[in-house]
Amino acid sequence: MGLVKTEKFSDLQNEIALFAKAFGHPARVAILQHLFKTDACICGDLVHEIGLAQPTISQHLKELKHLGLIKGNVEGTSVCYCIETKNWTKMKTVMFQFLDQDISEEACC
Amino acid sequence: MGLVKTEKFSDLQNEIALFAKAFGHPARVAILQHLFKTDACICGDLVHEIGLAQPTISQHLKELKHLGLIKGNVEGTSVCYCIETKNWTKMKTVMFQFLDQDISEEACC
DNA sequence: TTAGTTCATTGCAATATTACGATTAATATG
DNA sequence: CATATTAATCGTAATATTGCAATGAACTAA
Repeated sequence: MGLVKTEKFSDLQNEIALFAKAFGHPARVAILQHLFKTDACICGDLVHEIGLAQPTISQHLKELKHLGLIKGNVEGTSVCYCIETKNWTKMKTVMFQFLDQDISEEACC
Repeated sequence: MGLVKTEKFSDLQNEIALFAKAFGHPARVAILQHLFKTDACICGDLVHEIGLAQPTISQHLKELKHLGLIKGNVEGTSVCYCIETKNWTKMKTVMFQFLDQDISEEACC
């Protein structure tokens, strides 16, 4: 075990969980906040800003990139990372629908 | 290692990550969706609905309860679970602010 | 070419998570 | 009381995640 039984759940449930897992680590939250805040989104800046080792940051960036939430552009020896706007918006739609469900009036307990 | 370096991040960043982690498993997504959808939120129903073993569901419920997102009420031999409305709303505020950041106009890459 | 810079990848150790069988605790019912 | 029902807890195995040192790959500059 230690293995999620994905097949028991709907595609939407798995998708929500995947997005949420991406935000489930403070380093990835910090990376995304930094990408939103600044235009200078060079990878090396993130390493200094966040204070984890370069391979660690690189790994977190890879996960966010794999989900399509960010993109990286090679510029000489450095790499510029940014939010992938279109996918971020799609993700927002999915997460908002999940988070913003109406709570049933009749309290059951 | 295998250990998040919480001290490197702000309280808000850690809070966002904790909430997100709660949604980072499809079983917990399914549990919450079910609690929203129905008033009959007996633990045993969730076990049947979701199709994981009872101790597994119980463990997921414990995590959601620990975060304050749900509450459980003992009713005889069974336990009735519901969304903890007030905390859910607070969580929504935090998550919405994170997800709904403005993307800087000037595309950097 | 050689050295320097920047970032990705590899490999590994430590810890966390997931899942469930077995058991326990609490309450109900005959 | 004895038994059944329901859900929590314990213990454990399997897998996943986190973090980093070491290394590699790609480019720049001298």
